[in-house]
Amino acid sequence: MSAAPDSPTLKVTTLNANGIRSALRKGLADWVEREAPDVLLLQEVRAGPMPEALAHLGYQSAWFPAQKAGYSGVAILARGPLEDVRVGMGHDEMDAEGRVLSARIGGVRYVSVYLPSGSRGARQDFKDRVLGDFQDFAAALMAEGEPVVIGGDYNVAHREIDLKNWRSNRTNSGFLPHEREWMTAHLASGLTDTHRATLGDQAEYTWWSNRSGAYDNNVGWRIDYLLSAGVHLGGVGVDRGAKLSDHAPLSGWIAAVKS
Amino acid sequence: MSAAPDSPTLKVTTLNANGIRSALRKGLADWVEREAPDVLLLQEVRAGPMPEALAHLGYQSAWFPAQKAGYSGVAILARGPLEDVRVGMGHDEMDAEGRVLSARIGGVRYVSVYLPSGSRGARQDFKDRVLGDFQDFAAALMAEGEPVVIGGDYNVAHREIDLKNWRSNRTNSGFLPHEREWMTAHLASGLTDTHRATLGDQAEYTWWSNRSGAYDNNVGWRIDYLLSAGVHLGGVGVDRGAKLSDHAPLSGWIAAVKS
DNA sequence: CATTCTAAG
DNA sequence: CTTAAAATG
Repeated sequence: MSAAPDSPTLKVTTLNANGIRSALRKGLADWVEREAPDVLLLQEVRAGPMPEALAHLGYQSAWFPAQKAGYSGVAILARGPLEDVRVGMGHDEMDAEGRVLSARIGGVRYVSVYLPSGSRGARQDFKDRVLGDFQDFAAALMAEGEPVVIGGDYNVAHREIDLKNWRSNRTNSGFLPHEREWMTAHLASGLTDTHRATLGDQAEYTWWSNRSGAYDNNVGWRIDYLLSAGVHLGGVGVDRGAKLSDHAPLSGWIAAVKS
Repeated sequence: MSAAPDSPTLKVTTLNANGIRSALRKGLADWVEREAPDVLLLQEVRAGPMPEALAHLGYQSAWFPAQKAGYSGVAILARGPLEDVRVGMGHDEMDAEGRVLSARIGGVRYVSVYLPSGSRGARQDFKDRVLGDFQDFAAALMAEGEPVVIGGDYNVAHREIDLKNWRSNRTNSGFLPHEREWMTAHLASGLTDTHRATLGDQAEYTWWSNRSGAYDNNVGWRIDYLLSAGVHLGGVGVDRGAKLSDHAPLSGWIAAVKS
C-alpha cells in the first residue's frame, strides 16, 4: 500500500467481497479497523442489508441487494453521513440484480458498481448490452457537476498489462476487444483510472481465480477500478495480501471537498 | 463396545452415514479398518455408487441410490461376495428414494433399510403408509427360510427407555404411539431386537440431534436397529464415541452359517 | 445444526 | 475452487 498524503484527505476503498459474510469470516472487520477507510464501496455482498456489519466501527451504510437471495448486491459504507442515496441506475435488469448504488458523502458522489461477469457465456449478451447503459449513467452523473468517484468490479481488464496471460485471454470474457474499447471510451468520457494514473504501467492485479493456484502464482486480472472525475485520487494501492475474498481491496486518498 | 465371542463369527455393523463423503472425512475408513466389520450396512449415503470408497480395505459393495441426487440412498459392503443382490422392496415410492437393499452374504440375507423421517411433518403420511409395506416385505423375506439380518435407521424409538425425553416426545414423529405399536408388531413377526435382547433395559441411544449440544448432553434416541431372524446376533454394542455422523455405528457378532 | 446440490462467478 | 441458498433430515 502507498502512504497517505500530507494534506487533509479521505480514504476510499472498493472491494468485491464475494459474500460479505465470507469476507467478515476472513477478517473484513479487522481489516477495516486497521485500514480505516472513510468510504467503503462493496460489491457482490450476496446478502440483504446488514447495517450492523461494521456499525461498531462507526460506519453508516446503504445497501442495494439483488432480488434473488444470495446473489450480487452492492453497498456503500461511510464514517460520515450518506446523503442523496440513489439505488440502481434506472435500468430494470441491472437494478433487479443490485449492481449500482450511489450516495453523496462530503460533497462527492460515490458509486459502487458491479458490472456483470460474462464468464458463463450466456451472460455475455447481457454484459455487452449494459456496458453502454452504464456509460450513459456515468456520463449523466458527471453532467450534474458534482465530483464523482466510481469504485467497483468492472469485470473488464483494460490493457495487456492488466492481466497475466493476455494472449491466451483475447477471446475470453473480460478481455474481449470490444470490452477493452468500451473501457477506453468510458475513461475518455472524463473518468481517470486512478490506479493507472498513479502506478503507471506496473503490472498489478485485483482478482485471482480460485482455481488451481492462481493467487499463489499471481495469475491475476486488474478488473476492479477506482475512477474519478472532478476530483483527484492519490496514493492508490492494492492490498494483495488482505485475502478477504478472491478480489483485493483497492484504496486511494481523495482531497476533502467542501460540501 | 462389547467383546467378540469365542466361536467363529462375523461382525456386522449398521450406520446411518448422513453422507458417506462426510463420514469418510470424519474417519469412516479408519474406523472400518480398526473395527473390521465383515458386513457394513449403510444408510443415507447421499451419493451414487462409490465402490472404491472402502475397496482398499477389501470390501465389495452394492449400492442403491435415490433418484434425487444427494438424498437418501443405502449400501451394503462386505468382505465376502455379495450374492443375489436385490435393490428396493418392490415399492415405487420407497425405491425411488433408495431406502431398501439386500444381499446374501455367507448364507445370511442382510437388509440395509432407511425408513423415512417424519420430522418434516408433511412426510409423516408417507412414513405411516410405508411402515406396513416394509413389514410385509420383511415377512416375505423371512418366509423364504434363509436367516435374515436387518440393519438400519427405522426413525422410530420403540420404548420409553429408547429416548432421553419420552414424555415431551409423545406427540413427535419417531415416538408416536402408532409408530411404537408398529415396531412392536414388526418384532412380533419374528424379528429379535438384538440390542434390547443383549443389553436389556439399559438406556442407550444411536442418534443425537445436531442442534444445541444434544450429543454432549446425551439427549439421544435409539432409532437404529439390528434385527435378526433365524440366526443369533450377540455382542451387540453402540460405538457412541465414533462420531462419524449424527448416528452411532451399531455392531454385533453373528455365528457363521453354512452356505 | 449439518449435509449435499445448485446456480453463479 | 468458492459462495450462498434450498431441500432435507
